[in-house]
Amino acid sequence: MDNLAFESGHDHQHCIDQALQQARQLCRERQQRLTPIRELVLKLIWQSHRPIGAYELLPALAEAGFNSAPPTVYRALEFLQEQGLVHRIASLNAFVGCPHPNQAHQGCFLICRQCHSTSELDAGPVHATLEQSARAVGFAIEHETVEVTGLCPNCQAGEGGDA
Amino acid sequence: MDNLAFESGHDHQHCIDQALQQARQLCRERQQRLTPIRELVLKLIWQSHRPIGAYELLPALAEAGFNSAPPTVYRALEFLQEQGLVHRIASLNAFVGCPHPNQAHQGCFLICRQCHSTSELDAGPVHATLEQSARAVGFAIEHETVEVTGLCPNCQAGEGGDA
DNA sequence: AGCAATTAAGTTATAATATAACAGAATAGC
DNA sequence: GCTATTCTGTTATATTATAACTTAATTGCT
Repeated sequence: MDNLAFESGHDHQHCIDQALQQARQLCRERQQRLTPIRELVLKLIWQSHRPIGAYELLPALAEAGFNSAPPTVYRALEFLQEQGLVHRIASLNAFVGCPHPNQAHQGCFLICRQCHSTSELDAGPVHATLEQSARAVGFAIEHETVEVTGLCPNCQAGEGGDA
Repeated sequence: MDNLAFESGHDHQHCIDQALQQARQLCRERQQRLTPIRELVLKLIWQSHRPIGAYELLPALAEAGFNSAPPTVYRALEFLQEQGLVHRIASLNAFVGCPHPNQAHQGCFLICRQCHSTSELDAGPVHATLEQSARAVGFAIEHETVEVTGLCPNCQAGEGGDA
């Protein structure tokens, strides 16, 4: 588990299934209601191989027979974010599933500008660095947005090869 | 110079004047046209003590006798960003002046959730950390969005003191 | 200075993202 | 079963950003 999105050979269906399983369990433990809409939105986000926008989710919601007005999806997204099940990528106005929602944490994302694969890294090292810089000026960190764009290994290979 | 926004006693008018001076010089050197609209937008951004949204700039443009439709301000912002004179804060959809536009760099921002003061730190340490994490997974960094929210020293003092 | 080419600004329209506010339905806890 | 709470449906609208085309200004050339 915890594969990086751009690692080839990763069984994405397995990721999805596992993420949903874990979400159900977490919500059970926390006595939170993972309603059909919320679960569907989470599934759709995981099914996307890249961060997905709120409005891109609406058609699938409609197909599944739900109301598909914006508030529906935003409310589901809000819940999922509160539970740490998805992260919002501010630089893309889009959402990704969180691979380890059990522990509270901030994300640190590597986003490929070409294939849009997005991987969440351990934010620990960056956090430590930020914490040190912030302390030096007396700033108390509460939240960190760390979003890195560039080229994933696969797309680097492609760039030089076939242009 | 290069004061942090939340440091008390900093002469903001001086910041503004200096930023404009530097912008004029840079554009001259680069043979870029810092037109009246562009300069005004830059000035307005610097005059704001916090990141300011594009639409917040429009009234002042109108007052100054310019067209004040969105494209006007977005075009000015685009130019200023290209020249490194302002940064966009993705997590706020807002813009801040860059205190050292002469060298190309990515920003690393500390944003106070209470007074909204925003300071740009040296992104070097965070960059080094990110670079190391990215290299470990073969990712080639091109751009970094690092935006930290929390409480500046002044507002920390206020929190406990007078509630 | 006069002219063509380029760049910037004006203008209208609309796309994309997100939320407010209230009504109705479902669920949980008693 | 009843009531309080939470969730969803629905309509409307706010906020942020860009497309596309027109007009004006500036630059560079001769």
